Amino acid sequence: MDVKTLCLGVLNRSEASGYEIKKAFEEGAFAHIHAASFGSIYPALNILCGEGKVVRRDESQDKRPDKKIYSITEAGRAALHLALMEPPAADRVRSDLLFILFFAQLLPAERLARLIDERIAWYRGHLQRMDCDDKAETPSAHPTPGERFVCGMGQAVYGAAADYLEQNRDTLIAEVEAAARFVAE
Amino acid sequence: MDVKTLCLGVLNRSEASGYEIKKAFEEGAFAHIHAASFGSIYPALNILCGEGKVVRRDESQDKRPDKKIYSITEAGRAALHLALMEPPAADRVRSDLLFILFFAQLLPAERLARLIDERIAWYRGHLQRMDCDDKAETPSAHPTPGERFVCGMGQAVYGAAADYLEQNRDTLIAEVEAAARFVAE
DNA sequence: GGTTGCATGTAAATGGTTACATGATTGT
DNA sequence: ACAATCATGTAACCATTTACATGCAACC
Repeated sequence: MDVKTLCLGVLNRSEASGYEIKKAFEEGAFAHIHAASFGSIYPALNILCGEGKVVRRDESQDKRPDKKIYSITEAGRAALHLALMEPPAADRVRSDLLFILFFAQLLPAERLARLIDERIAWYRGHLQRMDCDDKAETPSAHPTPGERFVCGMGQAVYGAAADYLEQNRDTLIAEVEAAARFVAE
Repeated sequence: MDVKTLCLGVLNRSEASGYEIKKAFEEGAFAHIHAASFGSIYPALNILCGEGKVVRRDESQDKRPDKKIYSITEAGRAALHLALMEPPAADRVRSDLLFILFFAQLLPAERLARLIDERIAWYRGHLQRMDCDDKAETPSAHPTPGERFVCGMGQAVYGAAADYLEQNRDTLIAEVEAAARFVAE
C-alpha cells in the first residue's frame, strides 16, 4: 500500500487537506493502520491530481495560509477499488520497545518500569481516543461496518497489549532483579 | 533500531549465520518484533565485522556451501547495551489488511470472508509455533525473563486479534450484505 | 519569549527491499 | 521436472523520513 492509495482511502471518507490527511494517520481513523509523513503526502497528492484521481480546491482562510482541499474523483474511486482487490501484503510490525524488553536482564529495573508504564499510558490514551471517536467524530456520524470493525480490532489489540503489560510488569521486574542478585553473589 | 543492532541482538543469544539470523526474524523469537531481509543482513554483518563487534568463523559442511558463523564480541555487547539504553522509537504497524477491511462495504462478501479466515489461520499458526518455542527451541532451554515476557506479549496480542476476527467476522459480512441489499433497492 | 498548532512544500539522505547471480540437495 | 530449503552476496532501485524553508496565531 503506497501513500497514494492511503490518501485515496482517506479522501474516500471525506475531502481533506494534506495537513488533515496526516492527522488521520496520526490520531484519526487510520492511526493504528498505517503512517505517512508530510514529505510523502504532499507529493502523492500532487501526483494524484495530475492523474485526475483527485481534484484540488483552494479555500482561503483569514489569518491562516490558504488550505488546499482535495476531493476524490470517480477515477480515484476506481483506483482505490482496484488497490483494495489486490492481495494484501503481510502486516509489518516493528517494535523497538519489545526488542529492548527482550533483553530486560541487561537493563536497570527503573528503566524497565518507566518504559512499560509509558507504553501502558500510551495504549490507554489511544483507547480512550478511539472510544470518543465512536461517539463524537464528525466525518462519520454513521461509521460504515468496515470502520467499526477496524476500530474494534484496534481496541481489542491495544486493550490486550495494555492488559498484558499491566499484569506482567511486576513479575518481569522481580525476575530481573532476582537474576541480578544471583549474579552478584 | 537499525539492522546492525538487530543482528547484535540475535547474536547476543547465540552465534549464528546470516541465514539463521533471517530465520529469527521470520519464524524465530524476533518474528513479531522486527523484520530484515538478506539484502540488509549480510552487509550489516560485514560492517559489524569491520567494527570488531562480531567475529566470523567459517564452518565447512559437506554437501552444502560453507557457513559463515558470526559471534558477538565484548565490543558488540557494549554497542548493544548502548542501543538498548536509547529511547525507543514508537511502534510502527502497517496493516494492508486493516486498510482493506476499513472499506469492507466496497468489497464482495466472499473476499471479506477469505481475507479474514486466512488471517485467523495465520495468527493461530503463529500462536502454535510460539507455544512450541516455549518448550522445544534449542538455543534457550532457559529463556530469559525478557524472552518470556516478549513471547507472552506476542501471544496475548495475536490471541486477541484472532479472537476478535473470529467473533466479528460474521457480523461484518452480514452488515455489508445488508447494506448492499439496501443500495440495490 | 518560547512552544504548539495550523499550513505547504522541497531536497537530500537514509534505509531497506527486490531482483539478480550461483549452486547443491531433498522432497513431490 | 519442479519447487523448496540451505547458503551467500551485490547492485539497482524505491519509498519514505528528516531536515530545511516560511510564516502567522494563540497560548503559557
